[in-house]
Amino acid sequence: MSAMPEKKASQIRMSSRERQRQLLDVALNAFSRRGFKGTTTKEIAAAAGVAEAVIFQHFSSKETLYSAVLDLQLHSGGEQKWMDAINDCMERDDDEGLFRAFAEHILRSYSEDPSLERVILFAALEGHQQGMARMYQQVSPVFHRMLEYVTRRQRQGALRKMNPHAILVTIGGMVHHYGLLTQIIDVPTIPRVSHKELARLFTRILMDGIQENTSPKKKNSGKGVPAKKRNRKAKK
Amino acid sequence: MSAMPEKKASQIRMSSRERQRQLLDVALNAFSRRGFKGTTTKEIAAAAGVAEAVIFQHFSSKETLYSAVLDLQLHSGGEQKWMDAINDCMERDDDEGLFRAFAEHILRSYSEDPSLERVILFAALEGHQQGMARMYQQVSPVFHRMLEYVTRRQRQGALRKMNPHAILVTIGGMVHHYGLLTQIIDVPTIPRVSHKELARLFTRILMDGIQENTSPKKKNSGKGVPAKKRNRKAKK
DNA sequence: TTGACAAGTTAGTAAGTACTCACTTAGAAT
DNA sequence: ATTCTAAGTGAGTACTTACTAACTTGTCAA
Repeated sequence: MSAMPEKKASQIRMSSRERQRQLLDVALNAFSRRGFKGTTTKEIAAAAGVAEAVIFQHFSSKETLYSAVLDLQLHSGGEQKWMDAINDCMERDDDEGLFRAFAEHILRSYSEDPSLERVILFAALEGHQQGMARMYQQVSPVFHRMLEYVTRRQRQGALRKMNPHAILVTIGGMVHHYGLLTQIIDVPTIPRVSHKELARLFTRILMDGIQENTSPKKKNSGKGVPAKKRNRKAKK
Repeated sequence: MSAMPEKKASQIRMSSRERQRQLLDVALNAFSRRGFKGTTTKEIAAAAGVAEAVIFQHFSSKETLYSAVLDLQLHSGGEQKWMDAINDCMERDDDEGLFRAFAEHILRSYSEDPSLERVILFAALEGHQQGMARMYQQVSPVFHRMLEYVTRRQRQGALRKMNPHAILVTIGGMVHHYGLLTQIIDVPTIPRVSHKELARLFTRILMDGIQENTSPKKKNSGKGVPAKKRNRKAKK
């Protein structure tokens, strides 16, 4: 959030592109904090250090600006790496790695860019269909790939035969809920832990449950991830 | 132009108490759909079938009305039964029953009264401190009791020794996330299942994990949750 | 019937709201 | 220097917002 301080901002002349970009930054910040209805164009202009009219030279309406903010944020590139990491784990049949990668991405998203998550939640609550459509567009490929994968692994006997949606809701819920509590609602009593550790913890609960087991599971040798068979390299 | 021909609402004279109660109902509905900022007093009055001024004969301001809505909803009594059910399970050291009761209550809350959950989320996002304070006041006793319980059961060797917060975030996250997706955001692809079955499914994941186990767990031998027969009905 | 009074209405107000328009300025090309 | 244009401004517009004041109406006890 590199919103320019208001001191000299009113003297600075920017190119159209720069100003537009700055307005998008400033607007994201405002919308994420107060929602669409709770944010005024006057506020945004003030935060950008320009007259209100400038906004309407770049965006034909407040709605348009809002949509542009969502668009910019929603395909800002991070998800390709996500998809790659997930695909990689899937090819190796690395269940635990898959869920961990999934969780880590979401946790990172919450801590690096809480504004984005806030603005998405606001869009959902305020019923901004475009924001929702964009979000689905981004999330659903991952969701469907994972559904397929889980179903296959269930057929192979590696995962329990239960509703695969429930599995995805479980891991997604754990992580989003943690993100919501710590980054959006900011409940102070929840302890903050590193993403890697959290992702591992959640994944372990998902895979093995919380019940202490009298019969040792093969998984529990030592501390780390290793165990399992040497996985064969990807078949690219 | 009010244009309310069908109902005789505009003709009905109510006692102060009745009208106040009706306004609270109507306002909850409005605030839960559009948030505080997105709801106008005019709208609320129209929905109640009265002139706008009537609102201000019962509530000194829009803020006051909003607070009254939150107050009324937040201690509307349901949570005592929740606490009782939970305490009961705790006394019997019934881990699975505890988490199931916990989950069932939340699921019920989402499906019986999505407005309440929406309005809480709005309050959190819009930064309405009173709403948040009330919510903590309601949730945190349960939260702390469960934290204590989990810690004790870990000492007794019944539950794995892991961060107890993580366990609560896990079960809470699963359920709230499901509620969010199905009731608030209304994602159509998520299949709807009965509360009881869902709570059992989530609890089972929490307790045992999703990994197919080669060595049978003691839990599965005794009681009737045959690992295989359920849930062959994958989604179409 | 009569009034007293609570419940309800009509018609405002002042302060926002998104958005527009006629205009000034900075600064590079001529 | 002069001109041209894009960037930016200030003062508006038409409308909505929460909220108020002064009035009207239904109901019920006397």
